[in-house]
Amino acid sequence: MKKKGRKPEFKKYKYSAAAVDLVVFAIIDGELNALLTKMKYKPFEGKLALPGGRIRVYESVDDCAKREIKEKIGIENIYMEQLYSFGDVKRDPSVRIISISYLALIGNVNNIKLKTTEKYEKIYWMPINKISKLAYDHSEILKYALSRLKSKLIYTNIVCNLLPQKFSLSEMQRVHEIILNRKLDKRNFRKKVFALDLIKEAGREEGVSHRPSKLYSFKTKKLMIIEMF
Amino acid sequence: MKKKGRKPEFKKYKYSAAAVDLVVFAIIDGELNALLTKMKYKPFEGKLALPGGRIRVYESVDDCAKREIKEKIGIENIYMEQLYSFGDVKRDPSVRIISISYLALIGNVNNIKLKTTEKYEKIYWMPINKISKLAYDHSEILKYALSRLKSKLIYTNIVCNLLPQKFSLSEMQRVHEIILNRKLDKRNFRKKVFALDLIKEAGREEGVSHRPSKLYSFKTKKLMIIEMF
DNA sequence: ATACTATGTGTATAGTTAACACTAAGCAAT
DNA sequence: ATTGCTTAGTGTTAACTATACACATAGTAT
Repeated sequence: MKKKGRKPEFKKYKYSAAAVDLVVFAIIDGELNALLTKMKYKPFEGKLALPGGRIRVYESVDDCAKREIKEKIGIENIYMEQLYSFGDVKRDPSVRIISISYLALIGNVNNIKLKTTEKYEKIYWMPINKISKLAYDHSEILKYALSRLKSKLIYTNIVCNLLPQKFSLSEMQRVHEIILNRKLDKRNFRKKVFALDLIKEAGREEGVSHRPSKLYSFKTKKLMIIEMF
Repeated sequence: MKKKGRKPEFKKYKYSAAAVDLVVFAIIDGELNALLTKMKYKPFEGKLALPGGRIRVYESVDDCAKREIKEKIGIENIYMEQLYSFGDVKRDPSVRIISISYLALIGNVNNIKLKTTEKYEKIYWMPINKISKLAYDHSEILKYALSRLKSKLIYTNIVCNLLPQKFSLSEMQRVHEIILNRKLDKRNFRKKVFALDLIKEAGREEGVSHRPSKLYSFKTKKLMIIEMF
């Protein structure tokens, strides 16, 4: 997805090339944020876009997504899943390129240094409510990622990837509320969470000026799909 | 996906190319069938594989899937949705190629002439229970397609694409049972179908030697997603 | 001791899902 | 016209799930 404002490449290759685009979410200051880069070159110079890059011939598509994350924010072993492949001919006006999109989630955003100074574009966290039109079809990809996250929240334990190792139930409920964008009933939320039997007690909060909450951690961070049918 | 047993192309291109592979389902003689081709060339000579082909530079990924279907079985305007992209480096031992898989459904299989005699490989319908290991990673793709079909059966009106224009509720239930691979309760099935309010009456069966059933048709064949949350 | 603040807990109601068996309608054979 | 055959069509109950709702509790700070 790094372009130098070159002439169209439609004639240059008989077949189309592929790239990975990443929707990286994290909760920051009570808001859902996505990772964006500012484009350096035409035709989207100065516009915001999702981070991403070409898939190399010696790496799997999944590995490409992992490499991109590592290059952009220097971390590994985060939750990641493939979303959808966007393949309109003119989705990138200057090169025929198919985008395979990925969703990635980051729990503890503090440890992360955004690599804004190297060979890549500047890179930012931005609250999703403040994101306006992105370059390419990236607004559509972002929308798709958000709807996938919302639905997985309900039938999987995916939320564990947006929480620290130890967390209170209020914290967990807040993350659900931020993503689903509506209030949940505290008692019903707790009942449901306990019924799923995915978390275990892990001590209690300290140093707060009110009743300290019990802390919990997930029994496993492996993706668990809650049976519905 | 048409290969001539050539030497590996891993060095030839810096980036990877993409193809579409199709899982085409139809109900034939009370069984769920998938469309398969017999490979002509090495390294999978004689093996069965999903139909598919390279994405051309001037067509969208969706259009490629439509073109492939049209070339293979000569029909258009069928239900089709993208599934997942398979991107292991060595999934095709001789060329680096990323496969974007599609699910397609065919309702009336009688109108169809399989184009077995042209430039393409021989092409067959095969009951999915009789399909053993396919070439490449196509068994995995088939499995993925089947699980997608099963789950969409429950929360969408996707079954309309596997039924004729007019059908009885018994017929509809049979299709569900074939795909889900278990018996359903007749009364509960009917209650649920009527509650969804997706079908309307369309006459009655004739020329059968038992009580004739009412026929129904779908109010719309547009994909309807039944709200769950 | 009191005020403050976020934590933690139970019950009743409505809605949904699952289990279950007999009658009805048409055709064919006698 | 009666009988037999075959598939269509129909309701009720019980178990479970989801929702709505309000107050006591435990710790800190003053």
